[in-house]
This record gives sequence, C-alpha cells and structure tokens, in this order.
Amino acid sequence: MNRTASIKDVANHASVAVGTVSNVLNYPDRVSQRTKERVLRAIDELGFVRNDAARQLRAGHSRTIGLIVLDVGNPFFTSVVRAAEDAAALQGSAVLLGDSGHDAGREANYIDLFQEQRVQGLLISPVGDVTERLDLLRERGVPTVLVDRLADESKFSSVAVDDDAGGYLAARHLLDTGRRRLAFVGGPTSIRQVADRLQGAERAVKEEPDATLEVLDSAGQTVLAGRSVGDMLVERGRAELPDGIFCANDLLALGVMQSLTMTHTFRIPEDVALIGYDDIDFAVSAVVPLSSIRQPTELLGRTAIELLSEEVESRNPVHRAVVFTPELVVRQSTATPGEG
Amino acid sequence: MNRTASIKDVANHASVAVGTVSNVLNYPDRVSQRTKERVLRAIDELGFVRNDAARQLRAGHSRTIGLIVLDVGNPFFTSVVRAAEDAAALQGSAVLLGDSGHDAGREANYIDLFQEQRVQGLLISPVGDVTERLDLLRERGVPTVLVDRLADESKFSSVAVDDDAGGYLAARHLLDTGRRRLAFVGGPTSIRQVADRLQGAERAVKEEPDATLEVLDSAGQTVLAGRSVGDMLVERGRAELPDGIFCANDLLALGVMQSLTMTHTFRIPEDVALIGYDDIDFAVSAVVPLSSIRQPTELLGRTAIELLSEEVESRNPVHRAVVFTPELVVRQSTATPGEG
DNA sequence: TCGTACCAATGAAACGATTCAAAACTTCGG
DNA sequence: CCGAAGTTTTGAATCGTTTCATTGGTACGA
Repeated sequence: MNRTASIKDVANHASVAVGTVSNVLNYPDRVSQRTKERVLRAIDELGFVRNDAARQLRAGHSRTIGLIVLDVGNPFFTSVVRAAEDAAALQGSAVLLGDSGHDAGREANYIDLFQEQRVQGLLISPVGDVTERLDLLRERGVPTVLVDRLADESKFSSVAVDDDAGGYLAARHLLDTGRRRLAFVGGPTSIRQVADRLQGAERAVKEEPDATLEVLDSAGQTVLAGRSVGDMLVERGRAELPDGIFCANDLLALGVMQSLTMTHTFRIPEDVALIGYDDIDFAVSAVVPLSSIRQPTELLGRTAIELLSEEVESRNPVHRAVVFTPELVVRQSTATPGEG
Repeated sequence: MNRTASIKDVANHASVAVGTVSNVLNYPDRVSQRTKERVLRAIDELGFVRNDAARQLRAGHSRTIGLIVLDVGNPFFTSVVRAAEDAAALQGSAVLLGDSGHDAGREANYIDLFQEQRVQGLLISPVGDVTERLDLLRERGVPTVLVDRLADESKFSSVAVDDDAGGYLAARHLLDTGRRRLAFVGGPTSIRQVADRLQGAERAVKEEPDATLEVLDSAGQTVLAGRSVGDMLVERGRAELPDGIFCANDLLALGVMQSLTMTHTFRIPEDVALIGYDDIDFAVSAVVPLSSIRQPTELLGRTAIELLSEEVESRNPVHRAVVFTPELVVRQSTATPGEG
C-alpha cells in the first residue's frame, strides 16, 4: 500500500488497455458488459481513485468554481454560499470557498490560488473597490461574476439586491400601517448599503405630505450601537418619540428593541413600530418578533452560478447585471396598533 | 489570448530552456541574475500563471488540506475554520472547505472529491458515527484528524473540547457565587455534548451537600425552546424558582432570559443567575450580558492542522487525542447578588 | 468464401510542470 | 594555452489521465 493505484495498475490487474479503463469511467456504454465488470472489480480491489490533477491537466481546465466572500460568518453570505454550492453541484462542478474577511491581501491570495487551480470561473464579493486584480482576471479571460455588488456591464456580470427598493419597502410598510413620524437608524452613510436603504426610505416618506423622517446616526451596525440609540430615544420622552423606526440592519433593531422594552415605558408595536433589515435567525425569536426585509440569498447564489455558466459557455463576453428586489417580512413589531 | 501561457511559452519568449524557467520559479539562487531578469520579464509579458494541476501531478500530492464541517453558519465552526486556514497558510497549504450540513450524503461527496484532489490530509467533524468511509480513508493512508469529536487513538488523531469540564465549570461558578438550587436546561441528552455538560454539572453539585440540581428538558437548542422553559418557570412562582440556571447553550439561555426579564417579576442576577455555553457574539450584547463557557476554537483549529502535519510527515501513524478545557467568561448575568 | 458493417479494445501522444544527469561555459593557477 | 573545478544551462523523462486513429473480432448477406 505504498502508492495509490493508477489507471495503469487497474489496466494490468484487469488485463485490459488503459484506454479501456478510461472508457469504463467516462463512457461506460462504449465498453462491453464483461469487460466493464472485470475493470470495476479491479478498481474495487485496488481501491483506485481518479487523480483529478491528471484529469484536469489533460482537460485544460478544472471542474471547480472559486467563490470569495467577505465573511463566511455573516448569515447573508453563508446562505449565498450554500445556494451556490447546490447550484454548482447540479451542473457537476464543485465550489472552492475563500473567506477574505474584508482583507484585500487575503482576497489577492485567493485570487492567485484560484488562478493556479485553473478554476472555471470566479464568483467574488470584492473588498472595497473593484481592484485592478479583477481587471487582470478579465484580460486573462477568467469569467468572473460580482456578487452583492453592481458592476459596469461592459466589464463584468453581477448579481445584487436593490437596497433602495428595500429601504422603500420598509418605510412604505411603516407608513401603510399609519405611522407618520419615522426615524432611520443607520451607521455611517459612507457604507453604500446604508446610504441606499436611507435613500429608499426618503423616497417613500416624500410620498406622504404629512410624514417626516429623522435620521439617527449610529456608531456601527451592532446590537450595542442600536442600544445607545435606543437609550437616547428613551430619554427624550414620549412626545418626541418617533412612532416608526427603520433600522439599517437587524442587529441595530434588536438593540433598539432591548432599550425600549427594558424600561417598560414604551410598547412595541403600540407606541413605536420597529423594522429591521436582513431577516437574520434572531429576528423571529426576539422578545417581540421583529419585522424585517429579507434578501433573496438563495436566488442570489443560484443566479450567480447561472451567469457564470453563461460566460463560461459563450465565447463572446456578454455581461449582465441582475438586480433582485428584497421582500417584506411582517411580524409583531410592526403590527397595526388597532389589531394589537 | 487564446490559451494561457505555459512554461514552454515563457522559455521560448525568453530564449532559455524550460528547466531554467522552472528553476527561476523554484530555486532562484541557481539562476544567474541576467537570466532571471529575462525570464521574469517574459513571465510578466505573457501573463504566465503556474498550472497547479501539472505541478501536483508531478509532485504526486497537492498542497491543500480538506476540511469538512457540520455547518459553516455555526459560529463555533466558523471560528475553527478561520484558525485552520491561518495555520495552514503559515505552512504553505491552502484549505478546501466543505459544508456537510449534517448530511451524510454531502459528507460522502466531499470525502470523495477531496480524495480525487489528492489532499494532503483531511480534517473532519463527522456526521453521526464515524463512518466506514473514514475507515477506508485510513486504509488508503489519507491522514485524517477528527475535529470536535473524541477518537479511538488507535485509529485517528482528534481534537476536542472537554464538555464535562465545561459543565463542571459552569455549575461550580454558580455554586461559588452562593447559589444552591440549580437547574440545568438542555435538549435531548442523546446529544453527546448535552449529556457531557450535564454530567459535569452533576459532578460539581455533588461536591456541595446542600445543593440540588434539577434537570429541565428542552425541546431543542433554540431561543424559542429556551423561552418555553422560561415561561414554565415564571408560572411556578418565586418560591419554587431555582436560583441558578445553567443552559446547554447560549441560545437557550437567551430564551430563558427573555421570559424572565419580560415579566419583570424576576431580576437577573439578583433573583436568578443565568449562564450559557459557547459564548456567541450575542451573549455580550444581551439585555443582561450573559455569562458563558467559551470554547477555545482558535486553538482547536490550529492544533488540528498541527496534528495533521505530524501525520503527514511521519511514516508510522502515531495518533493523538488532544482535549482542551473550556474557559469561564463571567458577565453580569451571574454577578454575585451582594455586588449587584 | 469474401466483403461490408459494426462494435470493442488498443496504445501512442498530449497536457504542463519538475527533476536531474549531462553539456556548456567561466575562472583561475600553472 | 591547458586542465581542473566550479557555476549555469539544457532538455529528455516522468507523473496519470483522456483522446482518437488504428487494429482486431464478429455477424451477416451475397
């Protein structure tokens, strides 16, 4: 048991030619029943396992797709990854997963690694601006699809979710349930997602002449940041409290909820309605189940793979930018006051 | 720009032999300065990227390590993965990540895939019992290290965390802060982790003659399951309430906390102390910051890689089972009543 | 019996990098 | 100018698979 068996060993053991063994593996119909059985027995007895490196060397390309995400721990990406893996498996490819952790250096390492592996193509949620490294990929003809990032269609295909539409959806929902004094809670607007969600909310508020939107800047996108905003609101007193709060993500919303419910001065949703964004697992099991905006992550992952396949198959590069619309998930935290 | 450049193209372009190009890449010292520069320029001009398949075919093995986890979304594994990747990178290997999602079929697919890729070795957190497939790997001489699972040392190396010690640590902490009527909240004890944590807690309680431990079975390991247990406790009334609760994981603890704090009948930690397990991100930002037991995930990942390296390098397979002791993280939810 | 199809099996060539024995070139002392 | 010793460069052989033109067999009708 020194070395793993090769196709040649199998051929000898079954007394056939190497080409025949290869045919058994790749084109079973071309081989007679008798021979096939002999070969399969030999494979079994020797514990033969295909050497993918040799296969891929001959084929000129691998059957793997590279996927680089900003943070595997983030449920959004976890879900996208899972969907991409499943979609890839259906078409016989495997996904190599890389986690850049928002670090351009790690991202670069993975890009290089995947190039050496001769991946069929690359799905990437890039760190910061689209780097020159991605342009290099393009020149080298490595099909690439940007994930969760709009792209110049002359250069790349991309899949993304319309954050402006999500913001509109959230604010519109608050307005539809009778709230008029809205507040937006969100981290630095330098983050594109935050800015887009705010912009969508503003658009909805402009549709109602008597509605107002107050912007409450939060220090970050965490539960604790949400709690400080909440504490600040509690101190204001009832008269100046907004009656509908839209948070740029669920963590912020959970923090705000903690503040408001702890003091027992305000009730959700009777005094204030609260809606978040992302629909993380915790949203449904919050003290007051949290309404949220759900992003179609499975669709995102699946579509990314499909766009990539298109690029791989067609010679001439026709890029497409696909944008999905998020979905409103209504729970108790924004129930209509009348209905409790 | 039809085909990616090969080492032969580079050699022609720089007017040297293929061996020289290879030397520039692998043993730069063997090559004269002048030649090296010419070759590097050619590499740059042609956009040459090493073909890993060819390299690996010649070398007989890859520079990658397979890692199969039960759930990439679980923060415990996410952290282990990150640590393993970093440790592998240090020794010049890359990690191929597979997510079995607790599904034996997906696990089997990844094992097969990684075998075809000729990974140097495999880290796996196996689904259910150690399968015959792993025994096959062993026979084929693929070094394998089990993660988060104790293994028969005659067969595999393994890294795991001592759940019994963790349970002891949690209960001992409750006892040390003066609590005597303890309760354990945990899902079906058929789950090994749950059973071990309970056993450790029982061990601690036996050390105090006047202490008792009540076992409250929960329907699962979720926030909602925790909340039903909490609701049940609230109904009991103060006299029969335990004064220290140890939950088999943080989600359960957060659920219990929601119930107890919502009614405002009981205060944490004054009336009841509460401690969880895993120290997830949410623990620190709970309404009452949650004490918990932290598992040394980074250490787990790093050590797994080290054990694997040992197996890869040494001829004769000497397996080791490494068990780590978890760590107590004290927060407000178990503060000593006196200190409030 | 021969010729024509058809089907199965064969095995050399190719993929691209690394290795290593041999060849080619330098340098330097005599 | 020669030979020895050292340094660089060369290029054929190799890894394991797939491909495909070629060969070997079999069946069947004429």
